[in-house]
Amino acid sequence: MRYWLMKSEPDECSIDDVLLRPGRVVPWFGVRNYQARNFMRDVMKPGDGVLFYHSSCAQPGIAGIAEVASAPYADETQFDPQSPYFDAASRRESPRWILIDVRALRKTRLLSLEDLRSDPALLDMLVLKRGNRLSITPVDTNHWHHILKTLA
DNA sequence: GCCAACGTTGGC
DNA sequence: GCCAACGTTGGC
Repeated sequence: MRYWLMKSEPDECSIDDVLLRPGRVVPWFGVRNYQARNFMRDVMKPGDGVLFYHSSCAQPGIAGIAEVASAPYADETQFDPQSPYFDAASRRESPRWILIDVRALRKTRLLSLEDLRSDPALLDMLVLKRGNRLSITPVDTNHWHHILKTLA
């Protein structure tokens, strides 16, 4: 079992949005970065823990707890010419973009980016590293437990 | 809106 | 394979 942090723009899909969906599940569509894709395709497994992070917003930070909820499968938006995530070079028989489903477990109080940065125990969290832009990052087990304890 | 940092693209 | 130009991310 592994742990992850997944960024979502709350204007697009907030933790509240996911909690309102059938089964509280959302396909994590739109990722167009190979490293993040490879995590979903090759490493993430159903049941893995997810820190649901709100990014590109007024109050960036961890907003909820979720879990990986499916095996990897093709991101449909890559085949949709109307979608901003359309990829004309991707073939149905060998899809380039792969996703997993994410199930929201609960909303938490906002653990802000400022909170995260000011906690010495989280100093080497990947998401806090300078210049980090990756939308899916692995989270160390000790960081995961520390954050859940902080939120409790 | 700014801009630092990083990923991708494409000419060579 | 190099690397400059360009596009994107995401905090501020």
